[in-house]
Amino acid sequence: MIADGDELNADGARADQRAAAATDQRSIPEATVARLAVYLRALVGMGETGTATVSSESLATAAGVNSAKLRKDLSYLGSYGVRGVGYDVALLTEQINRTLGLHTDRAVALIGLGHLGRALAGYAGFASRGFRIAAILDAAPEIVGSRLRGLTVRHIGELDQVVSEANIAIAVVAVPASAAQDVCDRLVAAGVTSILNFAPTVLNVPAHVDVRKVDLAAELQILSFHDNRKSGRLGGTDSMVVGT
Amino acid sequence: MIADGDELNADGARADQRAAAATDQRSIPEATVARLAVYLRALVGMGETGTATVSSESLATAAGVNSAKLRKDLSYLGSYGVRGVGYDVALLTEQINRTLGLHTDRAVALIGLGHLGRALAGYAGFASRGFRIAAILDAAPEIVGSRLRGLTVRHIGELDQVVSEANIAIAVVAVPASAAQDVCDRLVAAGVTSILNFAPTVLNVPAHVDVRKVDLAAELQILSFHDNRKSGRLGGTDSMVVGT
DNA sequence: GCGATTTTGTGAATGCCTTCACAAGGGCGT
DNA sequence: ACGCCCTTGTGAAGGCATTCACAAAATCGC
Repeated sequence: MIADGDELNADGARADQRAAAATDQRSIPEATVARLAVYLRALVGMGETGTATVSSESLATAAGVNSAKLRKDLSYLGSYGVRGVGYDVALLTEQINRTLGLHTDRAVALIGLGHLGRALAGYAGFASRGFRIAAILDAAPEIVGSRLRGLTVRHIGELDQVVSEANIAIAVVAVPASAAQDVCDRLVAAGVTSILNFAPTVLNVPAHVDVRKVDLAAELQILSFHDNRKSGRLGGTDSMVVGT
Repeated sequence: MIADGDELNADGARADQRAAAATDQRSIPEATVARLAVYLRALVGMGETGTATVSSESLATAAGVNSAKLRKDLSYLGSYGVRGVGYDVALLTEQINRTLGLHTDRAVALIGLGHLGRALAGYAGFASRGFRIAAILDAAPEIVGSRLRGLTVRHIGELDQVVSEANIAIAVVAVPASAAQDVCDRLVAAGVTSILNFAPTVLNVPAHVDVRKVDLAAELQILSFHDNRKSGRLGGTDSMVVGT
């Protein structure tokens, strides 16, 4: 899906690689993309404290990775470092922003105003990073029509209309698991192509739609596994009766 | 850290592999562990609807992976399928539960009662999956002392005491980024070995402590990247001025 | 009983990501 | 102006994860 069936620049477009590199996102590995967001955060922090230049070594430390990985990651964006000196914080920040498509702010729809939905609506990290909550939807009649963060909560039945009128491409799903697939289907039908799913369900979507899942219980279970390993317990006695 | 320096069963203990496999977690790949949680959810759902047996094909579909991967993942737990038939839902559920260390319920501390913390406290997924919120802590005096879900909110200064008296090994950090490292240090000092971090910061911990990070902004940025790719935009004009 | 049929468990191959290690490049001091 | 020293960018190697494809195992029908 990433580098598939898209041979626009198969042989000719490699020419002016320097200039092209800035916006050439054709072959950035998935793992690298995920880390760019982390680098970006570290860079923004450094920019705020007035740091002008940073070496791969210290940026890597701030981001919690090793420096070779950092340099390789950044090399996919182009060549924005200066040997012997390091990276210009402002320039690199801008390049990552552009690579991630954050130069233009993005309208996001939030579906579901339960506890989690409310927390997400209030999360400052969204707004401060180029994402604008452009619509909030819920199914509960007693919530629909109330105002939150300058928006009127719309009923989920209006989803199609809301998505097209606000030109929304990204949706955050924070509804109960039982409703998630239905909401997802409607989103896809309305033209949404990226979904961040907080419901504990696997969403079924067509190939052109991206879904990322945040699964709180799963994260805890993974921790539990390692914790179990560390504490040296071997998982109870063998006499534990199973099934029957 | 996973399969290192622990040669207890180097040559002799391979004998009764059938029995040992059940609790042998020495070499389960990280990627597999992450998926076990997904399989578990699908299995629990099937158990509730009365399905007794499931093939790798249909379980894989439910979990959103391909069947070969599923089978390889499950093979790390031991051999719990029946050829020509499939997997016994109850038995496999129990095995995954045990592998993930969920057979014994685990005390979790929740640090930070902001919007997100409140949402997490109310999240049913924790309780229903063997995790018990055993303590809630916050720094704000007006919150400390209030009661929530049967617990009295304690002040963060009491962290050390709370952790040891409730025998807590896992903590969920939902405090502002500026406070996260400090809270983390205290948790580690108190003996917590697994941390689920919702604060948008890289936490620095000793090697024996596991940290998993849930970064909402980063997830959106990753989606943004792919969305950008899909919409065919090449990231604005080259004349965009950067820095200076 | 026995072969046909189904589905698991797994070696082997492939591909992706990380890590290593060093040559190339650029500033800075003298 | 020149050489030293620092740091980037990147081939190459190694490790981990996914996928393929098939032999082994177990039920079911006859």
